[in-house]
Amino acid sequence: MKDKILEGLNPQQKAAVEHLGSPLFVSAGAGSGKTKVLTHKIAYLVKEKGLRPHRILAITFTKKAANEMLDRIVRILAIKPMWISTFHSFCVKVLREDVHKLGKLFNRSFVIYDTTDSLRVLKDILKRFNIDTKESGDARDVISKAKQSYRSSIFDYISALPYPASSYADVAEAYREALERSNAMDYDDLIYFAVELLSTNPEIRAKWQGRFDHILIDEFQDTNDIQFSLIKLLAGQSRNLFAVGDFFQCIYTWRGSRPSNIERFIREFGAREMKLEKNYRSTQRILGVANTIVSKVECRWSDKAIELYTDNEEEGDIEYKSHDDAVSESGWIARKIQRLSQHTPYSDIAILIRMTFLSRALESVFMRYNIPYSIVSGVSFYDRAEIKDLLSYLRFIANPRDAAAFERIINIPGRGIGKKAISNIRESYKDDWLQAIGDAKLTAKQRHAADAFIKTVRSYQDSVDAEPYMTLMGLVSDIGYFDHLKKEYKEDSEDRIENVSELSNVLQELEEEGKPFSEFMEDNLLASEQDKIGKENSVKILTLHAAKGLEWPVVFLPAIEEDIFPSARSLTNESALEEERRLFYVGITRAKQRLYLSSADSRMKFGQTSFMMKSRYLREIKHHF
DNA sequence: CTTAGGAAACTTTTT
DNA sequence: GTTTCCTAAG
Repeated sequence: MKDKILEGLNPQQKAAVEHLGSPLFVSAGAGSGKTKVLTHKIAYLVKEKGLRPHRILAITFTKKAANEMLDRIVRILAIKPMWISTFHSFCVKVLREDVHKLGKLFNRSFVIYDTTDSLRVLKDILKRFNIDTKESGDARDVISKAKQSYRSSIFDYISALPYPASSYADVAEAYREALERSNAMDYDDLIYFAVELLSTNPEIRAKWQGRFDHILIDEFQDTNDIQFSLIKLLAGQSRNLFAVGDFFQCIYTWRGSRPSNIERFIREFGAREMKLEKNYRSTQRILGVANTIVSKVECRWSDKAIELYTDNEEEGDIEYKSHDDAVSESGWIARKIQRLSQHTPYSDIAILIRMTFLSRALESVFMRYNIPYSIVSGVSFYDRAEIKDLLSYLRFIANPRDAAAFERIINIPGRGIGKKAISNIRESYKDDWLQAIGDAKLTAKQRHAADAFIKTVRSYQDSVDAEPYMTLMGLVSDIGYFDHLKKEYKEDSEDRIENVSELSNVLQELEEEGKPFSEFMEDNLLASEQDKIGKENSVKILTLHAAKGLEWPVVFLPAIEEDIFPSARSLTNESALEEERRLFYVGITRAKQRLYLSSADSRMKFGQTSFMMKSRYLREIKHHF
């Protein structure tokens, strides 16, 4: 068995798998078999060292990575370890078990707010403070950054920031109260409260520390401060820590990632370092381009630079083509795909874009050429208005404290309950929105509509969790939702009704499996863009960020133009520009055999033609073509 | 007080 | 191309 686990690993990978007794950081270049090392390490610990699988904790960046790791381990071991999850979903597990020990209003059935939900709450608060709601995004960023740095008082932390950030301290406090009253947590809260729970409560900390013999962390370069704290709290005195990462694939500093956590990990845990430099993914020519880009990275980790090499003899294909405009660029891509499709499945092809709006030009051309495609980023199924409306209804029925859901649905379909009426309702709120609607001062007409709303919601309260499908069907007819769609959306109402029926199929399946509605909501909220990549035979269009950790035989990188890649916003800031370069590196290294780059001299932006300049990156790599 | 319709403003990247 | 903002009419 030992041979089977270590078989097929190169000496560097083997050393990383076999290393025991001290924390270890493995610096793993793109395509160097990082996931392989992680999975084989877990298999090795179980088979060779006799660790019990449920005592191993592995933390990944996306759910997709977690699932992939789980699949591979099941293939090697035929055992399913329990604790392979993302930072967020791990924290949800901690909180579902122990949140009541936090001494707050939260209970175990708390709901998770996505970005839209939390912005909705935040906008209300800004209005109350007489601040322009345009600032909701800024306020959210300040609050989010504050939570990520983990201070015991968010209010004090924000107050001490330089103006204008400091002006959001009261807003942050009101936001915190509002979410707690709604029994709701946003993405940052999940980690923040888990860390608070573990750091303030020694018994709970001891309990969780005692559960794991070994902790492994993937994509360490993209962890942030609070995630580092979480690892520290979970590790305790344990020396059995293992992390992998790559400075040059750090692409989330704008979201609080701290690549310096790698150095901190080595210093604070006394970790040893190893490198994986052999690439098993790409051809020599593709790696040549990647290495050129990396060699130009100017940063203080340049001593960590990894020069990737391969003994892959395949020629592969790389090409760059300049176009007059975005339409001819898309046409060129479409024709290339048509030719490739004679011997390559569509699902082996990906188009990686810097900004989501770039997908539109591609979409219209692909439709004309009959090329099956799917867009991974952008408006996903669960972001569609009609789906969010109905899920908010179900959420509200299940939890009448849910403020974001309440605000979304109270006037959908139109009940004549507008801004003024909602603010009246808010005034009579104690701990349940249904009671607030009942108590609020309303006009006779509004009262009539509001009472009907209350009656409908109450009639499903006992059935929503166990019978979400039946509830949805009843609800849609009770509130006349299809009529609402026909009235609001006219010509594309048919598509939207179709979406609702798709949702009902999903819920029907759920109901047949006997899975509760609350669990379904959680799975969808914590799913990443990557998780939505279907297995169907289609060309995938996705952002470079969403492509992290993935690979395809054929990769297109269109719109390699100044102001797009690197993006206009990064130009004023040296470290942002460095991140763009790393992102370009990530893009190139997704390709296994064929890499096609292109740019256009003009492109539609904001519905108007803009002239574009070729990206600086093209100059740097042009000797490769 | 609400709603409809047109004008203005806006798009990095997302767990 | 799309969301949100603003104003005037119901």
